[in-house]
Parts: sequence; structure tokens; C-alpha cells
Amino acid sequence: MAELNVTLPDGSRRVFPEGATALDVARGISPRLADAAFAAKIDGRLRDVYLPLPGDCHIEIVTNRCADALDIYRHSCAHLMANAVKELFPEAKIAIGPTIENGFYYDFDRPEPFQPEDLAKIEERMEEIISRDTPIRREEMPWEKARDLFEKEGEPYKAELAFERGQNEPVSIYRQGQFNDFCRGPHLPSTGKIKPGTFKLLSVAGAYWKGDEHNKMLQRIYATAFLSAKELEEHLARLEEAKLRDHRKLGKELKLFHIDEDVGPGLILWTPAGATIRQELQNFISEELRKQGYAQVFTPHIGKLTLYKTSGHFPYYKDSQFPAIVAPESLAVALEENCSCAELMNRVEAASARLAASVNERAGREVIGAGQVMPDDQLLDGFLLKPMNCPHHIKIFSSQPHSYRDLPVRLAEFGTVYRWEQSGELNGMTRVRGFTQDDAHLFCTEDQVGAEVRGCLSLVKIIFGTLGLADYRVRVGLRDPDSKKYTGTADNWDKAEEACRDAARTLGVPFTEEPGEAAFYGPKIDFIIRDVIGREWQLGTVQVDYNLPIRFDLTYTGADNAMHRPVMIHRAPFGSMERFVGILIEHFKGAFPLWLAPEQVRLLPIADRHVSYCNTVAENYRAAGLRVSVDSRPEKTGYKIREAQLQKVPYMLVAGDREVDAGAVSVRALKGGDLGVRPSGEFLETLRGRVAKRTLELE
RNA sequence: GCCGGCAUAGCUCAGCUGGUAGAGCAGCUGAUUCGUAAUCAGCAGGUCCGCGGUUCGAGUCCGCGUGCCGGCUCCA
Repeated sequence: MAELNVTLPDGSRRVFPEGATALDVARGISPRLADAAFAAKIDGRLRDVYLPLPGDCHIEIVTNRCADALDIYRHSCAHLMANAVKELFPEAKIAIGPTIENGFYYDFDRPEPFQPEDLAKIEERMEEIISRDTPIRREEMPWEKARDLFEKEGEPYKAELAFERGQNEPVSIYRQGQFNDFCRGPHLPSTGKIKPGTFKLLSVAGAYWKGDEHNKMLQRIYATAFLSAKELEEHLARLEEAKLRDHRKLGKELKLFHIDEDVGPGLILWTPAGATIRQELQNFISEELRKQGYAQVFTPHIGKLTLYKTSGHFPYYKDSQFPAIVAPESLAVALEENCSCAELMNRVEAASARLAASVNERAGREVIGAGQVMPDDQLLDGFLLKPMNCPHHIKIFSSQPHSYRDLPVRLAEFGTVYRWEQSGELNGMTRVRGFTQDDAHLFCTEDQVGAEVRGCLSLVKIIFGTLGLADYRVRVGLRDPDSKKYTGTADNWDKAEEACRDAARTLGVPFTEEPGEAAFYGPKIDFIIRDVIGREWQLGTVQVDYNLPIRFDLTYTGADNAMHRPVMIHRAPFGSMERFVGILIEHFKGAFPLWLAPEQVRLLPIADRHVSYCNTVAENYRAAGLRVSVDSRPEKTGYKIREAQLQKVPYMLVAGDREVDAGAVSVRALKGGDLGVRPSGEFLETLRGRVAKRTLELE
């Protein structure tokens, strides 16, 4: 009988008869190991423990101590959940059920919606299936057989997957009792290996089959699982904890902003406290811009459609803009002709298409809607709430001739833009319909592109560093070679993409290159951060653009006395004030550093006779530029302190007889508690120093 | 936009199977003058998101709309 030579992780070798399984190997080491085996890693590849070993090999038994264990465990939980759903709701069709970062989900197609109370029933059934300790077994077969099997079982989604993924090689299915799933594996050897109390079904959500909105919408059940009940509890506690720092909750509690149904969804009203934070941030960035040679400009909130036809924003991005504002004269003429709303929009679009045709030709781009023809007298123009600031800034640049000696020209503006985000996308301050970008556009020579992009990136780094934002990732967004949504020539795209890559390399932080993530006019470098519930948001962005300069026919005179085309760079280190402040609220959990805190100091007189002293101290602090209030209500000190703590005021200065006599204040820090008595003037200087340096520490 | 859930006082929430609303905090008034996270008492506060419908009767049931929440899709 043939033998197998098996090498263990510690380098030792053992011999087993042919047909031995990983489980046999584990048993040979210890019964406990065999019992704890999730799967086996054979020559570096994960396999099920009960399968015969393929030959001589290196083997490692995967237990709950291994890095791969959690993923296997969760995936088996996903099957367990689908198994339970099929038992409770036999009419449900199963789709896909992968593991994700903090758990797993499974998609089902079922006529009736899952109700939240169904989740508990499913969990219960999962535990029941665990108690059956049903073996989970892999079976390999040709894809046709798998497809037929799933078709016979009335599982069209699985049959489709078998067809799509199988074509070239045999596929595998996993069976546990009556439940079959199309799956690569590996899995735990039986349902009894899953421990009750280590998983939790979290929510039901809609999700399109294969992520395509043209496909049917399925029902997705999100869940999580950990290797121990303790870890699950910890994770659930973290989720609860995260909810407490949600900017929507804190924004309300700390009165930082308000969204009013009557003003409109996605439109932020900055209340005084939030406005203070925003103003401080704008002051900060303005200082940095002056240091880096930017010029500040102001532009209006609207622009003629013509402008956006030239830029390419209209009508291409029509669906994500507020509808055009038609000029009153044009509207009157159209009304006289009994022109319907639809017809009116037709005329606006036809006019834009005609103009876009000539511009697009220059930009070397396929023309959109060029087929429409309309008599000139029916062409309408109107205005658009600006979706971007660049066209206005471009017009400032092109309002006068430029020599290469002028370049780079850096125009900055806190410019407010409006975009018609889909209603389902709106989210607190992080996804809104009107927002202010800390925008700037740099116009430079081709030779200057690298240095300018690097300058922009260093600005982002300074800003993130000052605010202590360290947990972000950097994405270099490149064009998707298969898509036609881009404007401009391949040659210019190649140059721009290379410039971005180069600049990113000099950044000193890891970055990923992601095709399909470019803007329609050029590649970009984005700084992406997560909110409290793990959603990613793009904040700072730097974008290289060879195309808008062509569309607007921008020029400068070179040293050779010939006309040259400048390159544009779009950049916004915060991205938008709304989103950035939303993220900052969560980052600081509402406890802003001194320089940003809406209220920096609160004076707390012990009794009425100390109020006038506190008012005097407050005046001194205000004169020095600090934001100070006095809590003169006839409440006990403990009460006032509790309130100031909840409102996250960085410093509370308590004053009673002792302090009045000494001209001092008793300092209590939001973080750090009682710091003892300090001379009032001395402490003022300490605070001024911290504000000037924009330090993060509150102690 | 799509799927699901939710909407009661300024805030957080209670209100069983239909019988025209309640608490805590906040607010106001008064008393208390107090030393590092809640002093006591009284008062006031609600078109139960909006519009229809079913019913003798709707906060509660049904339909439509609006907004919010989670997810999907999208994000120049």
C-alpha cells in the first residue's frame, strides 16, 4: 500500500497510508486538535479536513487560532443562515452569501419581505440546525451537473452562477442535510462546529442581483459572527459605542447644524456653534493658502448654461443637477407658444447639444445628442445653479492674457455648489445637495504639473496632520479603459495619470490605483476616510485636467513667443466643508480641540456674589479673542459642571471666594478634570498659545 | 431612484388586541447661594408628519404623499 509523507508546520514528518485525510493527521497529533479542526492548509491552500490528502504535502491544521479561521467560520455561518431560511421559507431562492469585513450577508429572492422579527426566528432555527450537528460535505462535479441540480431544486440564481463560473473546470457544491450551496469552500466539517451565541443577524436590506440596478432587487440579510461569544459581544458594544459619536446625533445634541424639511433635504443650515467651527477651519486653510501663493476669488452661485455646455457638465450630467433656470424672456416666449414643460426642456437641451457639438469636436470627444436639430429662434438659454466652481475660475483666468512668467496661477474660493443627489443617498452632512468646497484651480505649464500636484498633496497632509486625521487611505483614480464617459485624448490621459502616480509616490503613504475612479475630465488622487459605521467618504481630492483648458481654449504665451495650452489642477483639501465637519464631529466625538471649540471657556461662579468677578474675567478673555460664557444661573456647581461637560466645553473655570481674593480661576478641563488654581491672566496666556498653535491636546 | 423599516411635547421615549394622549430631561416661575457630572416645588408645553379612506369612534387599521434611518445603485 502506498504511503504519504506529511510535513507538519514544525518541520517534523509523518507517514500516513494513502487515502488519509487531514483529520487523520490531526488525530495522529491529538484528539483535541482533530476536534478543533476548521479546515486544513495543504501546501498553502485551504481544504476541507475530511478530504483525502492529494499526496506528499505540507499540512497545517486550521483551528480558531489561525488567521483564516474567522473567514471560514463566517462563511459556514452564512450557509447555516441560508439553510435556516430555506427551512422556514421554502419559497425563498438563494443567491449569494459572502463574508464581508465585519461579518457576512446572504441574498434571497422571496415574494414577501423579511420582517425584523423574522431575524429572531431565523437565528432560532440556526441554533436548531447546530444542535443536529449535520455533516457539511463538499462534492465536486462538472458545471452542467451542478446547474441541473440547482435548476431541479428551483434555484435559478445558483444555476446561473454554476453556468458562469464553471465553464472551464469542475465546480463544487456543499451539502448539509437537505441544503445545497454552490461554493468554493472550505467549510467547517459539520454544523455543530458553530457555537450558539457567536452570531447575530443585524438587518435586512435591498440589493440588486449582481449589483446591477437593472436586475431584480433581492433581500439581503446582514449578520455578523465571531469565534467566541465574548468577541461578538465586544463587537456589538463597539457598534453601540459608534452610534454615540454619529455626527447626526452629536450635531443635534451640540446644536452644530440643522436640516429643515421646509428648506429642503440635503441642505445644511449652519447654526452658530457649527458656523464657528467652519469659520475657524476656513481661517486655517486661508492662512495656508496665503503661504502657498494662492489668490482668493469670489464667484456667483449660478452661471449660464452656455458655460456648462462648454465645460461639458451640461447636459451630460443633467440628472445630477438642479433643473435649469430658464431666463424670464425665454420663458414668456415659450409660454406664449403654449410650450409644455417637456418641450421647454427639450429646447434647452437641444440648444446645449448644438453648442456642445462644436466644443466636443475640439476636445476630440464623441458628441452627445448631436442628432437633434432645432431652428435657432427656438433655442433657449438659461442658468444653472453651479455644480462645480471650475468654469467660473477658468473665466477669471481667461479674462486676461497670460505669459509663462505668470504661471502657475492659483485661484482659491470657498465655493458653494449644488448637485441633485438621489434622495436615497442623502446622509446628514456627509452627502448633501448644497455644499461649499474649499476649492482652488491651478493653471500651470506642463513642466510645473508634478511640483504643483505635490504642493497640493502636502497641503492636504498639513491639514490632516493638524487635525490628527491619521486613519485614511489614498486612492489614485484612473480611467476605466472600457468606458466612454471620459473626455479628452488618450495621450493627455496617459500624461495626467503618470503625473498623479508620480506625485502619490512622493507622498510617503500607501496608495492604491483604481481604474474607473477618475473624474470624467481627468485622473485624481483622493483622500478617503471612514465614518463611525464604516462607510467611506472622499474628503480631500487633487485632480489633473488636460481637458477643460482645451474646451475653454485656454492659452498662455511661452518663452518661445508661441501660444501654449496650460494644464489645470483642481484641488480641495477638505473636499467640502459640510462633509469635512461631519467627519470631524465623529473624529473628535464632539469634543473639539480648543481652537475649534464653539465655546472655549465657561466661567462658573460658585454663588451670586462671584458673578461680577466672573464677568470681568470673561471680558478679559473675550478681549484676547477667546469664546467665553458665564453660567450665572443660581445652580449648584456640580450641576453647572455636568452641563458644561455634556456640552463638551474644553475648559471650565470655577470661581468662588478663594479665586476672587487671589485674582485666580480654578481650572477644570473637559478631559483631565481638576487642574487646580491658576492666576487668571497666566491661564489666559496658556490658552492663547494653544489656540495660536492649533494644538489638539485639551489637557 | 430601488428594497425594507420608522415618524407621538424642544430632546429621549411610553401608549395592549381602535374608545379623542403620558413620563423623564430641557423650558418658564418661585424658593435655595451652594466648591468640580443632576437642589426642591409649581407651571406651561402636543394639528400624535400631511392628505384621503374604513369605522358610531383612528395616535392605533388601509391607501397616497413627505421626511428620516439601514442597504443597493449613483457620486462631475
